Amino acid sequence: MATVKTDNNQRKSRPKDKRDKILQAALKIFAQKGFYKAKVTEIAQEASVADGTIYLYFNNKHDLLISLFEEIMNNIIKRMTEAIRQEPDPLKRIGVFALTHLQLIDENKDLGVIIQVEIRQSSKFMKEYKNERFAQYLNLIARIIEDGQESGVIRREVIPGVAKRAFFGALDEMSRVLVLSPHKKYEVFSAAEQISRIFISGLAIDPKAQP
Amino acid sequence: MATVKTDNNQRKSRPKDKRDKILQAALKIFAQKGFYKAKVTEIAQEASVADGTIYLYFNNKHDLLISLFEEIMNNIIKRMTEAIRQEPDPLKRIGVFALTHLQLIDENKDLGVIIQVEIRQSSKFMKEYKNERFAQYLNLIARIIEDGQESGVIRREVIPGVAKRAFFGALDEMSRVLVLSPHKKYEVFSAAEQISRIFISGLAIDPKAQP
Amino acid sequence: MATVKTDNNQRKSRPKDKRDKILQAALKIFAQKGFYKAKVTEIAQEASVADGTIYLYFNNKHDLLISLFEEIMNNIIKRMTEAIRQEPDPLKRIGVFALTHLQLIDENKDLGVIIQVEIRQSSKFMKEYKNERFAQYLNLIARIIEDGQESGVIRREVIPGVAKRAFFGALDEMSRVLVLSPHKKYEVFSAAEQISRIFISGLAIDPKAQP
Amino acid sequence: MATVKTDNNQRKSRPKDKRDKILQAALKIFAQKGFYKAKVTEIAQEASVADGTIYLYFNNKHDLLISLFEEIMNNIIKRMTEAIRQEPDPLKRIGVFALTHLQLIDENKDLGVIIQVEIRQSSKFMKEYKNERFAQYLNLIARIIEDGQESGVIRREVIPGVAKRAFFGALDEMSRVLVLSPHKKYEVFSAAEQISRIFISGLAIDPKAQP
DNA sequence: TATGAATGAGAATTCATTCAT
DNA sequence: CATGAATGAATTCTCATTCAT
Repeated sequence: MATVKTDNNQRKSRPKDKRDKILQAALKIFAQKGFYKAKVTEIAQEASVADGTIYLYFNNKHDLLISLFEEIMNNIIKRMTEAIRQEPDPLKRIGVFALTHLQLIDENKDLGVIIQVEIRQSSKFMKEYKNERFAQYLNLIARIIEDGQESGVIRREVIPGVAKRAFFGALDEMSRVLVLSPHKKYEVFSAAEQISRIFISGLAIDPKAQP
Repeated sequence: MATVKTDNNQRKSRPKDKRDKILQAALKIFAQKGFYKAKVTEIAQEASVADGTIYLYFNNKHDLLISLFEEIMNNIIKRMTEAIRQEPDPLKRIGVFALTHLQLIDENKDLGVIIQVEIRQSSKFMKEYKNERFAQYLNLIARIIEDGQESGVIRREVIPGVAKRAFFGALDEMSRVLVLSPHKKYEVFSAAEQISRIFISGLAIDPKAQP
Repeated sequence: MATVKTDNNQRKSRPKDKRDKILQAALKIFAQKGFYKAKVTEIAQEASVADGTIYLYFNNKHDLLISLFEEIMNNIIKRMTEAIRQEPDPLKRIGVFALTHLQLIDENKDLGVIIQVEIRQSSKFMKEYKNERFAQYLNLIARIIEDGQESGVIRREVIPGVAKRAFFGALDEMSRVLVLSPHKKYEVFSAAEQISRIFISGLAIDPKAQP
Repeated sequence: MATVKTDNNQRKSRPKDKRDKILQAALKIFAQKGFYKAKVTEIAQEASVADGTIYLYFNNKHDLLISLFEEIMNNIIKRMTEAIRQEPDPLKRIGVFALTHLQLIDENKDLGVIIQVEIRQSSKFMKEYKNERFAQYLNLIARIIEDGQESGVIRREVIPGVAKRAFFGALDEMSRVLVLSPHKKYEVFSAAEQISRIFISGLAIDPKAQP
């Protein structure tokens, strides 16, 4: 007879589930209150877990935040990599990146807030934490630009290391509006298009290039 | 009638001075540690003032941060307004804005950190605080773009409200590198030029426009 | 009839063994860290047993300590009784007691630490626990003195109840040095002899009595 | 007109008073419960002080205990030194030491408990804390013995470093009874005399020496 | 105005113990 | 008998703010 544990799953969560539940709760609470105002008890409650349980999966509150980062960035990187792969043209990839980024944020505003607020904090209060994932994410942009330069559609003088930041910064600042304003003034598509157009025109050799 | 307070100066600092001393100290400490890790006592020490004295000039720690924002943004706006006034051409103004912004940050890194980190936090922990000054600053950019559109050098489809954020975001993200990395990889001028060029080309009707 | 459990030994330890393993582990950890800093988990690990298993053999952490006491004191009393029996002369028995006590501690320092530190604590945190075994041990000394008084070699004015404590205290304090100092300044034999001589001379009617 | 602050003293305690009040409270509570079971809040209450106030005077709970040690040992050493000075004869000094020690403990049982219990713990949980004061106290005994050896009344073979411990141990163990038993079986004087006699006879060249 | 000692609410973390498997 | 994940009460310490001087 086969094990019927399948329905048990709903009653008692397996370890992996619990860690995830905590991370989900942390995402929500951190986004809502920010790292310092978020209380561990609150996160525990949100995750329907005892306070102490959190410490079975994470060393401390900081570690919880960092783990959350990693998880989030891994997801984003995976989804973005996937999205980009679909589009071979470097210039069009810029448009894809912009739209995907803003859509990701728009789908999960908590995520946007975390990136917005905590990524900055992190560099302060966790000097030791090298945000590798974030660097990876930025490098997806750098790669697109380099590809464009190699294939002769993006200006050679452009420094990918600067441009990647400018582009990310533009999107990130834009996403702040998306996240914070309850009535989003600028639609995601519109914003993505505007930013894409600026950067494509700004980076391309042929200024008439379109997203 | 001249102020008669002159001789008092040597004995005891005038109220205005003390408020400034506290704000200076707060700038330094907040930048160094971030709002939550900065201790009021520490700021008091840095300002050579008793803990209680801070509460004679500010309602509480939050108020101190907000007052600091106001002060900082007022300064920046004044300097930026001044810088822009010198240059009538909208497209060239974009270049001026970029360079001035990055130079301001580079001159006073504490200021850069505050803008970077705390401006994001602020939206979290002070829902009530409408960051008017920051909006004003962004609108300096919007105004440049609008002017450019009116004088026919910037594309009409550009939405100033989006573009201003994209441009600020690009500069802000760039300034993070400037502020955090001890050995700045990209020089202020170079960065300013790169970003200017992208945005000028990206926004202008004549794609050959130069900063 | 021989025990038939022999083959089981390789697979699973017999109950008795497990209890002993836990007590051994407790001895080591309690000695190393003291009662409060010793963690149940740690003891479980040292005993290669699950945390919960400890509660199958002992009611709680306190009970574990008390059981450990009993075990230790039983052992010591047995060994000391044996050692004393070999020597009929009351005065010489004092020397035997001293040497045996210090040797026991020296052989197993953990045991010394437990007696040193926890026996004192115990009177604090376990008011209800009457340390019967310890009283028994002290009474071994009292008995020696009484015997000496009866056989006319020890002064009649000596109050055995006081003398037993003085003697034990002297040995115990000495053993603290033995236990704590990595390079024992005073050798066990030398210390035993010194203390014996003081007490024999101090208690005996004939002051020239030798250990 | 002279300041009338004298009566104010009773209303508001000066810094020094507050530190003392906390130490007094700590002495009582530590003695009652032992270091680990004593709660900081409890000590604060006993001292009629806010929890936080304790941390204005001491770094942490450990530091409070150590400071308490220092204070206690300083006092004891002072009183003992004074008592010994009155009596020039080394052998008689042994009697003085014994009586003074037991009287000190008897006067302030809390003090006795602290010495009993925490001095042992201390060697465990504060490896870094070198109990200098305690060493000093022991050396008062060593000095007496050395003096006795020099003046030819104490046996040369006696090792002061061992004898001082034996003597202290005897007194200390005796004081445990004094402290713990509500109905002290052995009077302080009787106990002091018994122990003195043993050690004087045990150490002296002339065995007939009397306390 | 200025001081800084005192306050005490608040929060992260620990760990003995339980109990479903 | 054995396990070890989960629990949550309990505790130390911090620090913004106050207020008597």
